[in-house]
Amino acid sequence: MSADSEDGTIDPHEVGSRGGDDGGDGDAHHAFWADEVADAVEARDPDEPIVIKGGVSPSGIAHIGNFNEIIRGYFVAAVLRERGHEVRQVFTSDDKDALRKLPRTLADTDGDIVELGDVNAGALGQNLGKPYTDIPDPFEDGHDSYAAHFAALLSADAEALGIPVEMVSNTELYADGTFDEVVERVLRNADAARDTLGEYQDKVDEDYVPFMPQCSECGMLTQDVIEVDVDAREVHYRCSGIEAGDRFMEGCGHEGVASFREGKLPWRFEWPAQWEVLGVDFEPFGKDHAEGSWPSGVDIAREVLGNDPPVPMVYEWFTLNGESLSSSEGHVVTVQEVLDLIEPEVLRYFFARNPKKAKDFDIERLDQLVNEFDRFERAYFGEEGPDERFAAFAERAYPFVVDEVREGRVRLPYTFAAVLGMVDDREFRIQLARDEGHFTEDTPEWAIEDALERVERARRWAERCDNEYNYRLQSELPDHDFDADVEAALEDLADFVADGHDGEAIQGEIYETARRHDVEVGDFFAAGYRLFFDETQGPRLGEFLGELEREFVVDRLRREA
RNA sequence: GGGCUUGUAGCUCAGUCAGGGAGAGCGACGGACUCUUAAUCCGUCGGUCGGGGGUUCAACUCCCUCCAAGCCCGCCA
Repeated sequence: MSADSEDGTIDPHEVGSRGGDDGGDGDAHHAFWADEVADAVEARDPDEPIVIKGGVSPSGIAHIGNFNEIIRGYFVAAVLRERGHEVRQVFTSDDKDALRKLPRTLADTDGDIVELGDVNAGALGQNLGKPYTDIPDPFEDGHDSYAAHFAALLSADAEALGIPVEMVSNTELYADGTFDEVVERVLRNADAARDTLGEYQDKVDEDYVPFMPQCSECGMLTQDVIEVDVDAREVHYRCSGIEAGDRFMEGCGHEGVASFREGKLPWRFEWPAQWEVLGVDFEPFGKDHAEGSWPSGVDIAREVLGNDPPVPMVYEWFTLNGESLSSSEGHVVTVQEVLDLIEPEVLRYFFARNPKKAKDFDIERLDQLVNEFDRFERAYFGEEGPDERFAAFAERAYPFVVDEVREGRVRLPYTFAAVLGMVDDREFRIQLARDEGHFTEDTPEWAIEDALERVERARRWAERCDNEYNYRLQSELPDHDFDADVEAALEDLADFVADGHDGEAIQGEIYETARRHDVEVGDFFAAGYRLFFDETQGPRLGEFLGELEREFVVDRLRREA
């Protein structure tokens, strides 16, 4: 069926579901959901440049979930550009919204998550009810406001992922007069505004005014409007306070007059107003907006503003380590943190998959995600098996996932990279990768450099998860307590290593030596892991020792250093 | 209570739009490599496609219903 229903309303659940409109090009079989969306956008015959928008309120943490808003739009923008369109991707920071409750966690300038108690929470608490752009940056790191701090983080994230996006401050759109005309139209059509929104919100009655002035004395937003003079573009108000969740924040009682630039539209009107002033053609949004905000926005755009809403797309939320993301509970991870663990293209791949399916982003099993990306890359280069659908998806989506399609890249398997991370020695890493056949004589230097970056990330992953790859070669001799026969066997093994043998030979000799001395093989390995890692288990020992400096290995086996 | 979305192997996911073979990777198990020790290779096991009903020659796929989770249905965004 078509995504357009009889009254012309587009079902946001349909767009991007591969069941959508085929755009009349006769090829409804798209391998990549962004092509489906692009079809729907082209079907509107939009003016150039095509505008794609996303946006969030800058509360709490700029986390990986917020990034849906940017990266889903990015894929559609990239597809449209490839089809020859000029595209602007904008992101609105809805920063004229009022701070309504204190977040429990924040992200500092480096993207690291900190507790509210680690910043000046008291100073922040005094700003409840004020727009984010009027609240000082709690980190005092040079940003103009709390909102600017937040926006800078998202902007840095977009840059880190190579996504060109124009950050737009909602407050700016009011301040520079961009919204003036549309605010005037909303207030002139206040009856229609009330009727339309009243179908969605019970609170809207005949006294409802679709504008929230900001108090010139205390800076709080208020909904207590006394009178509106549309011609003069003035709103008379009383600063009587504002509801915030289950609480009510008292205003200062001041009575004054606000211009259309000194206040804001309620969100339900503001969203359609943004569509109009920015000329938005496509906007993805989370499932939370699908049932309330979107249908009311469609009606407001048509009935109040007299405009068509953009092409919508609902994306399913993903979970983090199996549970919903939650800023208030601190169950979040930032893009910066994730990029410490995986390459940007792997994260982009995560978002390139079906937006309609609930996914899990599992930090503990990032190796699986990376493996899947590696398969995706091989599939693009025709090096994978006969899975035609996966191959078709890879062929279409891969160029949008990587910065540059480049042959000859080397991807070390993620867990192998974690093994290499056990030793902090570049030459060791390269040599071991060579021995395993990942690098050859023909591997160019740039490919080796790129591949080694994954080692650093896998190392941080092993440390963060403290998993079975979190071993570290011990520079000092660990405490140990071996039986006499184990010690004798270690002496033998030391002699063997001293004679000069490669890793494979050492691996075999470990077994032989254990047997000669009537030592359980398992016990002997355990002794080796104790000496080198201060653990009972570890990586494949012989090959590993074969790459270390021979003298060091011999001394350590003899427990001399 | 009503609406929307999601539910496929132990885990992560393809496949559902357009009905016909239940799949991949990882894990587990087994084996190979002069070698039980996480990086190589081969193989095996593993699913009543959330449950039930219906339509059909044929249903993971379409329809109905029930279950579970998330979101929306107050305000706000």
